[in-house]
Amino acid sequence: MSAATDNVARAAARGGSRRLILDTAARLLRSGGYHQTTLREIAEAVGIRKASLYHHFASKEEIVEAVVNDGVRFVHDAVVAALEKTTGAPPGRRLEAAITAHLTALNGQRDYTTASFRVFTFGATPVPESVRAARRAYEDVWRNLIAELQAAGALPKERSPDLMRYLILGAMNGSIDWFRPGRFATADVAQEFSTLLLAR
Amino acid sequence: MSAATDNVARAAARGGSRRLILDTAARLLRSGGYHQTTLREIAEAVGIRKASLYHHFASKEEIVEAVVNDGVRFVHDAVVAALEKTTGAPPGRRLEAAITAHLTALNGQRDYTTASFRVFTFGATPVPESVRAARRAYEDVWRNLIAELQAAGALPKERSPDLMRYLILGAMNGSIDWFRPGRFATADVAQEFSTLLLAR
DNA sequence: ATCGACCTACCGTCCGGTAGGTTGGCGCAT
DNA sequence: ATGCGCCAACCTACCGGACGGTAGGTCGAT
Repeated sequence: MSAATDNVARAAARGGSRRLILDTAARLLRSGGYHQTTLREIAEAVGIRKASLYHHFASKEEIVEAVVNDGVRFVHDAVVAALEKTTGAPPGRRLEAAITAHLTALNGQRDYTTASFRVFTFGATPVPESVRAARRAYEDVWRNLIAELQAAGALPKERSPDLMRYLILGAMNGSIDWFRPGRFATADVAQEFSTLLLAR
Repeated sequence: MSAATDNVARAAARGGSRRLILDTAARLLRSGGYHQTTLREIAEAVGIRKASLYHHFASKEEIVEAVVNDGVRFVHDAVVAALEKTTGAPPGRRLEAAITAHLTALNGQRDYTTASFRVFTFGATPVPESVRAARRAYEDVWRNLIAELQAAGALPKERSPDLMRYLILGAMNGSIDWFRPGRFATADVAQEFSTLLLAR
């Protein structure tokens, strides 16, 4: 029995072939982007025929959209959880917790999150509304956090909150291009970043 | 200097259709990425037939490689020029000048630079050596600048220079996703960023 | 007469998607 | 307990079209 067949068997037993397809698609989309990643590739890696994908999804775009949204959601949920857990803690501690959560999720679900960034604009077609909504919701988390930190004096009040948000998110998301698990510890990176940003 | 490079130099000196093809390819690559952008599209936008592209370039990859490398070179040259012009100036002023030059070039040559980032990894094929070399050379500019600023005390000496470089470049390059000429002035963004980063 | 610049016509390959069949297990009436 | 209908899950075989690239011809300027 091949490894692929085994994958199918175990996934079917758990009733999770949908997740298996998405995991596989995320891995391929991460390295190949939208147009490079073909349904034949995904199907072969999963261990089924291409036509069988259409039993679970209506189109290629539906698969990609699910992967991209999961990528955003993983990060969103992690950061929200970290902020809830540090309610009432010093502002600097909360920023560091948020950065740590973002970087950890970004790195821990690398297939999904990298695919999400790489595929954000897929094709000439406009970005689906569900994708735009997921990203907007996550941006709001940071909008609120930065407002809170500025009010508390942990971030300089006279600086533009929008530009600070862009700077922080840009710096963190850039890590998908240079982060290697063996080279840095996520916690160290998060601490360096928050130290560099906090009012000194 | 290789014969191929010499051909390139002479063709560029004569100007004309080669630059027109690259400008067009850059514009299409910016919005479409590597696999979405087809030779038929490029040829049609230029106003010639697809086969005629092969009179100027040997393959699609050669066109894309030229665009990507130009994108990096535009930014590289602008930042080096800005640093030469501010030799001897206060460290903070030099950081601001470098950030301004980077953002201005990034935004001024949007087709090339955005294409350069979006297409960095094009296809499953390994990134061409010329592209990796161009990026490495530009990273060195920032490596040197950050070392200089840390030595002068303008940036905190105890922070990792690598992580600071990643943070700054990530924050700046993220601007291709949010910068709109009417919404911000490049100089304002540069000043906000450098103020946020400089030791206070 | 040469040659750069461009053309028309064509190649094999792969794409996303569709049509329609096979199989195997589960609920259910007998 | 057993035969049967059903349906999820998967299959083979095929479609039209677009892809990057090639062969070989035309044409005007030097």
